[in-house]
Amino acid sequence: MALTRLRGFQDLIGPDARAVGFVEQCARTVAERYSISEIRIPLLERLELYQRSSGETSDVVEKQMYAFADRDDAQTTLALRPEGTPGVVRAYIDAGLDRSDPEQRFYYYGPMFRRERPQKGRFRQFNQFGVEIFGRADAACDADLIIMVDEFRRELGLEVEFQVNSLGDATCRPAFRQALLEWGRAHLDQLCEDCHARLERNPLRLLDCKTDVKLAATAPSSADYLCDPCRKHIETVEELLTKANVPYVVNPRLVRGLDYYTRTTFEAISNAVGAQSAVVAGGRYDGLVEALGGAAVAGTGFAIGVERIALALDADRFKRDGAPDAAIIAMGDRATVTAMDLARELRTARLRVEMLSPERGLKALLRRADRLGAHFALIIGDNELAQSVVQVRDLRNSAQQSLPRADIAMHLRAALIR
RNA sequence: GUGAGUGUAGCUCAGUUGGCAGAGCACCGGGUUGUGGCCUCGGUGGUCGAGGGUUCAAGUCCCUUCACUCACCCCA
Repeated sequence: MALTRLRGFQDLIGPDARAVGFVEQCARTVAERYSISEIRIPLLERLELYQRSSGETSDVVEKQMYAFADRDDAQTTLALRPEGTPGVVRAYIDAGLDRSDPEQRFYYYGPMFRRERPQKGRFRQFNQFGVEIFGRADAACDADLIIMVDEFRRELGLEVEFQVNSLGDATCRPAFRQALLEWGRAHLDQLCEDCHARLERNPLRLLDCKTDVKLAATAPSSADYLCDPCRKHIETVEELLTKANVPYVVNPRLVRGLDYYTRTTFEAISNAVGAQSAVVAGGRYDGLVEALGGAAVAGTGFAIGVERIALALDADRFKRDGAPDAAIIAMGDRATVTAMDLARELRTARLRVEMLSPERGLKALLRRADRLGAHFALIIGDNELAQSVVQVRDLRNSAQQSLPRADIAMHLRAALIR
């Protein structure tokens, strides 16, 4: 049995790792600009947390979780986090912030785990960058988050389509849900197999049936059932997006798989990542903090699928990165001592330096320096030692000069600046 | 969980009616006793995904199985 990587888990190497890192860094930069601060929380929580927040019947909780018994006497059931929001809410309540200082702005970054069948843009371990805002019930806050996502995707040079919708709240959603249920029962014979299952479990999902789109289009629309405050809320969000020049489309069939969402819901869709096209998704969850035992505090947020974003980015951008400024080639033991000393000096001067193996020939090492994309090759052999010099070869134009050992750092710094 | 497609060198793939496992790229070395790329010559590298069957003979035909990919489902 070979020791291969687990299905749905990935090793990110070289350009792939850089692409994901770039997305993470970009998201952090934008979030900081919005005065959002980082929160770091565990990857492992009680299973119950997810059961109580995501809804017992959601697929995530029902069949996608990595859950197992802890080794304590009480046999606590633990779960690797399938998403970030419940953990952040739990931490927020744990710290007593819901009572002491309810208005908080958090971002998190890290791996999530879901045991799904892998496909393009879908993995069993994947990274999410998420933002959660507590204590803000206003529409401006929702709009601000979408505007932030737009800023983020613009910095990456990524084209997406924003879709927005409102799911209503505790006042008006029950009536909408009931209407869908009745519509579904009335069209029972026309519904596809999947929709039969959806009907009783999660009627909202009837709306995004892909088997019979035409039929789904005749289903009741949430817009027709919104109460006045909910209608006003989504109208304000849309108005603010328009004023901020964020293009969006209203998708009345946009629903969420997780039960805790209320009112505003949105997604950013990319056509560059296969069928799993939602690269960012979010919305409002005003009842969640209270449902998890905290005060009645509003919440809203989103999560970015980091790998999906990376997939949508131009892969060539990350090919030639991480190339050293200088590759040092030492021939012989004495030269190696001098070379390591030189390397340390250059690194202190903030240059990116790689020592090449002293056990191979000059030709091979130059070839390697070239392949690494090094700007300079620094060659030290017996001749150079005798004269206290270093051969400085510019690999881009093949210009080579012999320079005093003491002048190397200054020379390279000057050469690399232009 | 369901369906389809694909498994041959590290990577991308060729392999005819069943007849000695190949190419390009990558890697290593020579052409240059201490000078990269381009060129040229050579080399390393394979349980042909695995197991079974048919056959004188299987990468090729049959059965089973596993993995990967994409899609459904679901979702970031």
